[in-house]
Formats: sequence, C-alpha cells, structure tokens
Amino acid sequence: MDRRTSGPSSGAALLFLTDEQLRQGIEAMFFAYRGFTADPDRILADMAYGRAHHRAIHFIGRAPDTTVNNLLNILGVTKQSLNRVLRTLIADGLVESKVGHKDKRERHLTLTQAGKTLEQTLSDAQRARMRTAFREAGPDAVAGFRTVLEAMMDTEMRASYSRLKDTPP
Amino acid sequence: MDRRTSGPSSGAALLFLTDEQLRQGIEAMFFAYRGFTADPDRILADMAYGRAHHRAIHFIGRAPDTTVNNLLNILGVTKQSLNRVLRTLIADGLVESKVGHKDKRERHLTLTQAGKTLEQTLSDAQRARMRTAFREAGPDAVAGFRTVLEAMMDTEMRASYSRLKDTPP
DNA sequence: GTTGGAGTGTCAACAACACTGACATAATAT
DNA sequence: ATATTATGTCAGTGTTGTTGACACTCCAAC
Repeated sequence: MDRRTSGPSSGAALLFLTDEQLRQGIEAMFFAYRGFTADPDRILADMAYGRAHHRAIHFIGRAPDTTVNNLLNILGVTKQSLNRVLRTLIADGLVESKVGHKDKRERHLTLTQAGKTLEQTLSDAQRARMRTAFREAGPDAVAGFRTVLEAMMDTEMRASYSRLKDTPP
Repeated sequence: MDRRTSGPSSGAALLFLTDEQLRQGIEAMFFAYRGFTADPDRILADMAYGRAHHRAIHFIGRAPDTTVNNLLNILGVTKQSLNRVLRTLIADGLVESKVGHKDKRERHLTLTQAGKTLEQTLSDAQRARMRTAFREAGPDAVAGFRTVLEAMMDTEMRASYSRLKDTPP
C-alpha cells in the first residue's frame, strides 16, 4: 500500500476521505450533472430528439467513419437501443451510414453537413457552461476535477476516454 | 510560436480554456457519471427499484421529515413522477409518510428501518467508489473537483446543494 | 465447396421513468 | 367566502433502456 498522502492513516491528511466529504462529493456530482445536461436538453426538447441522440451525434462527430460496434462500446448501451436512435438520425439526414468496403458487415457512420451543424449548436451550449465553470474555478481546480473524474470511471470507460483524448480532432 | 515555459503573463494561462480542453472535460463528465451510478444500479437491478428510487431514498435519508414539495425541488422532477416512486416505497415499507402537525396539507417523509438499511447499502457502494477515486486523486484534486462541479450547477441547484452541505447529518 | 460459428445489424415487444394535462381534496391565507 | 397552496391521482405520451428473434456477411474448418 503506498502512502502518497504522507503521514499515518489516522492523520489530518485523510480528512478529505470522511463519509461527510464523500457524501458531499456524491451530491455535487448529482447536481452538477443536471447542470451539465440542462442546456443541450433544452435545445433538443424543441426537436424530436433526446439526450441519446446528442450522445450519438457527439461521438460520431468526434470519430468520423466509426463503426456501430465501436460506438456501442463507447456509449455502453445495447445495439438495439442505439439502432433506434441511429435510424432516426439517418432518416433525418443528420448521419450517413456507409457499408464497409473491407468488411461489408460493418456500417461506417459520419455526420452530414446538417449533422455537423446540430452538433456544433449542442456543443456550443455545453461548452459555454463548461467554459464558465472552468474559468471561475481556475486551472488548478480544473486539473483536479479531471483527475478525480478519471479515477471514478470504470476501467473500460477510462480506456475509451483515453483513446479519444489522445486522438487528434 | 508560443513558448509555454512558465509565463502566466501571456495567453498561456488560459490554455485550459481551449475547446479541446473543454471537450475533454465534457467527455470525462460523461464517462465518470456512468461509473458514478454503476454500482447502485447493479444492486437496484435485482429489486423492483431503479435510479429514481435511489435518489428519493438518498435525499429523504439526508433530510428526514422533509416534505414532498421540498423533495420535488431538490430532485427537479414532476410531482406525478415522484409520486409514482414514493407510492411504491411507502407500500413496501421503506418510507413513512406522516401528515404535518402544523400544516396538515403537508406530508413529512422519513425512512423506516428497512429504508435506512437499503439506503446504507446503496450509499456504501457509491461511497466506496468515490473514496477510491478521492484517495487516488489526493486532497488538492478533490478540492478542485468540488470547485468545478459547484460552478457547473444551475443557481437553484447550487442553493439546494449548499443548504444540504451546511446541514449537519 | 459446403457448413457452422462468430460478428454485425434490424425489427418487434416490453419496462422504467420522465413529461403534460386535468381534476379532486383538504387546509391555509386573504 | 374565496383564492391559493400542497398533495395525490388518472390518463395519455415520449424517450431510452431492455430481451428475444432473425437475417446477412465473413472466415475457417471440414
């Protein structure tokens, strides 16, 4: 067991691990996530789309030509659930689905121009809130924020996150 | 071009506000929230309950004798939605509803012993993950984490959060 | 070359949980 | 007396998750 916090486990250095601190962290996570999704949700409510569409659009825009299976792993839902979302996005001309030329079982997904436009609108709203929060909190707080979130992920999600993080846009 | 040696005087100090950094923050939030809810979800899946029941139980346990209206404000859902959840929790003997003695229109909600037991089970699972993440990240990162999350909340949610935070358990 | 299994995508039906709208009841406020 | 507030309920709808069943494609073993 490495003691990176220096000092005995009973010391003041571990006060941030009390149940009370953890409870506050849990509640902060709950309230913040509501704020995190509030702005895109408002925009989507006027269309026939929901949060699931937003997520699909985000990650397709992030990794163009991705396959359905890859998207499935990132989103962590069943393929049937994703398929319903993709069907509407494709029908509405926001996403293009192309049969793979190497493996014809695969479908490669890309945003159309309309899809990119919507993605930009949603991202702008979400980024604006994140930017304000980041600016208020300052760079050191942001670094800590990212460190804790990364430690909170499941292993597979952390892998997906790192893969995306290290992918040039 | 820009030498990022150690000059906080130039634009380098604002590098943490680039779209790329914001995008990573957004994705970190997405993946981390999945981890955040994963453990309680697994426990609840075996019962007839879902995440909505968990939230209700958490905040009733947190603020015993709370009214329906107060819970409504905290959870940010409609009364019809909350009522469906409360009805099953009361029927199953996890929550007790008492008519207010000052204002008899109000119902005051409290966890029964069985409710407290379930709350403890769910909290333990969620706290365990949070504790591991906090310990890995260290106290400074945790402070930053909390600062950013608080800045990300809507104003009303931040008020709810602060009210709970300053309430002794 | 045919067969069988693995991978991939689609359709259908169902459950959880959110929403709106309308209405009832009781208690409180004006 | 009337209006407002707090709560509960019924009915209907939408989004998003789930299983189950099935078709198509690829690849490898026979």
